[in-house]
Amino acid sequence: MSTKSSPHPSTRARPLAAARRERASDSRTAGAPAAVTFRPIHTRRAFEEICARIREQLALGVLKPGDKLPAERDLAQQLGVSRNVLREALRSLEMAGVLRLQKGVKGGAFVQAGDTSRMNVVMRDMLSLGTISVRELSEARVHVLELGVRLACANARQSDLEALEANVERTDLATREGRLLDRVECAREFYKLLAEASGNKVIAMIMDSVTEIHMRFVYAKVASSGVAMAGLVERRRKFLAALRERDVSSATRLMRSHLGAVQRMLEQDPGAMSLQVALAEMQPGMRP
Amino acid sequence: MSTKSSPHPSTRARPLAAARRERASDSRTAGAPAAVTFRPIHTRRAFEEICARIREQLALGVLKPGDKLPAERDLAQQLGVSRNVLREALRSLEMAGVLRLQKGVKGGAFVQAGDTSRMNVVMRDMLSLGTISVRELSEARVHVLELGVRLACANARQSDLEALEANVERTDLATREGRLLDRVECAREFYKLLAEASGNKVIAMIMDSVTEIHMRFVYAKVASSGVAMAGLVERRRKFLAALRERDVSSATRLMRSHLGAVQRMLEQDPGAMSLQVALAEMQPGMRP
DNA sequence: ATTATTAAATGGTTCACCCATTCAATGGAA
DNA sequence: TTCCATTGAATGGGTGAACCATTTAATAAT
Repeated sequence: MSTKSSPHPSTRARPLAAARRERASDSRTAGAPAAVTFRPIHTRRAFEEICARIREQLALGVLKPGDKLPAERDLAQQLGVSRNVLREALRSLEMAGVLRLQKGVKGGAFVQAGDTSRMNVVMRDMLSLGTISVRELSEARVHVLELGVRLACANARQSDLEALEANVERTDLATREGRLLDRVECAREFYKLLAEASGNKVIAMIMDSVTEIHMRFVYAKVASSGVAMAGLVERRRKFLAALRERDVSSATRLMRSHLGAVQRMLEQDPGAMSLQVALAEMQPGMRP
Repeated sequence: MSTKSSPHPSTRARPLAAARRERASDSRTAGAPAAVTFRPIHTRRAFEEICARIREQLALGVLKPGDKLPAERDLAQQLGVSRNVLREALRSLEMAGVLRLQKGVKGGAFVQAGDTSRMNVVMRDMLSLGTISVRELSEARVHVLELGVRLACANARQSDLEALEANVERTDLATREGRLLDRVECAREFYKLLAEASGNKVIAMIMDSVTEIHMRFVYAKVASSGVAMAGLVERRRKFLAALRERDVSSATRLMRSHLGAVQRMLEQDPGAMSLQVALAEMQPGMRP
């Protein structure tokens, strides 16, 4: 929908053929062949060029969230490429959270307001590929959350605190009614709200990305063992009290000890949760 | 060329047609039509299913870095989709840093060891889209680097310290020879090395992602103004001395004051650098 | 006025084909 | 034999035309 979608914010036309053939045909045939250095010259593929151009328009502000790109058939012609190649580029940008593709009349490729969850995907891929380890992620999480708590102490607004308190009430209710998995869902939400309370979207994004996978483990653990953290709500209340009083040292201390307790819960009865399975099940929409 | 590429790690076959049509044809025609709830049911597109399946194999460890996927034509047939659609999926995974596509005989789609720079791309897109602001990024950078310094004080190995010291020597040389842009390059490298010294790849990735764009600004500023930070090398040496002595409070204090100085340099002679231009120029390989 | 039908635009997908690159196998020349 | 040029097959890169499925606005029927 957005702003009645201005026809096309003109993603420039110049055919790609020329731009792509920047080959090393640097035919300065004559001169000294001695100490010439060669750039790595990786022939840019069409879809790369297209992604680059669209990203350029985004960076320059020519394309903004809500804008609609020309229809695939038109844009392909403007760029001088086939529709298939254009679609590869659009797909990549869609996966990057930059575009949203929508079918039907009035459909098209729309520029998205940033999807802050893309970083989570990066983190998950890094884990799957073994580039980072669960240990590193857990450790990073402790540090990042401690930073987040410090910022939240400094920056949390009244509305943030109220949202957190409402969350703790929901947690309390879920606990008393024995809805353990709902309680895990509340925990996920708690960290999300805490991230927002930091007052910095970059930090919040980072907090989310190191928390996402962790919560999946917690979920699996709780689902399989039926065990729930004892005294969670009380600790949350104490933490929120510290946060409300802007008491950094108490808040960080409480958070640290809570994270330690959770970690111990996850590690007891070892092997209960397989990294592989947890990651594999974590495909698209997360929710059970 | 990796492990002589085992034929195919078998990216399962079951045709996608069925899996994709998980439509709401939940034809329990008889029963009560009253309080039925409907799942959001967003018809999964073929390429999404393919990405999901490949990522699943990665998560399960069936596919590992270095492995080769079947050739496009084969895999497309196995999955029961057209080659074009398969390519959209492969492209997306390539852009996500999960695969590398290579031409020629013995070419193919190879699983990559994680590309830790993907997070930088996310950060850049978020900036381009206005989801995060330069202010937030700068602020986050200060906090993240402080955390990094603390970890580096605790974890830096001898080799890390030596690499950092060698970097400072290069910086010194570049400074004395007036190669200002090389000096900026050294600075970029310095933060990279510091990130590694943290001893945690997750933290390192985060440090890199918040530093990358910042360095682009510094580069542009230095290139346009010809101004260089005074006393940089001396400060670096003092910082490294503190790091070597594991003196957290000195190291963080020195880093914080340095970041402040850089920030002031960037902000003087205002308007010298446009966010838009800096981002737009930052497309693929960064280097000038 | 309301509701059903239709038609157009759009993304989703397929098919068949060709090009450019890579590299092992081949074979001729030294 | 050894070396180097040629060749050919396999692979990703790219094209164009066609068709399907969904969405929406305009239109027609009630």
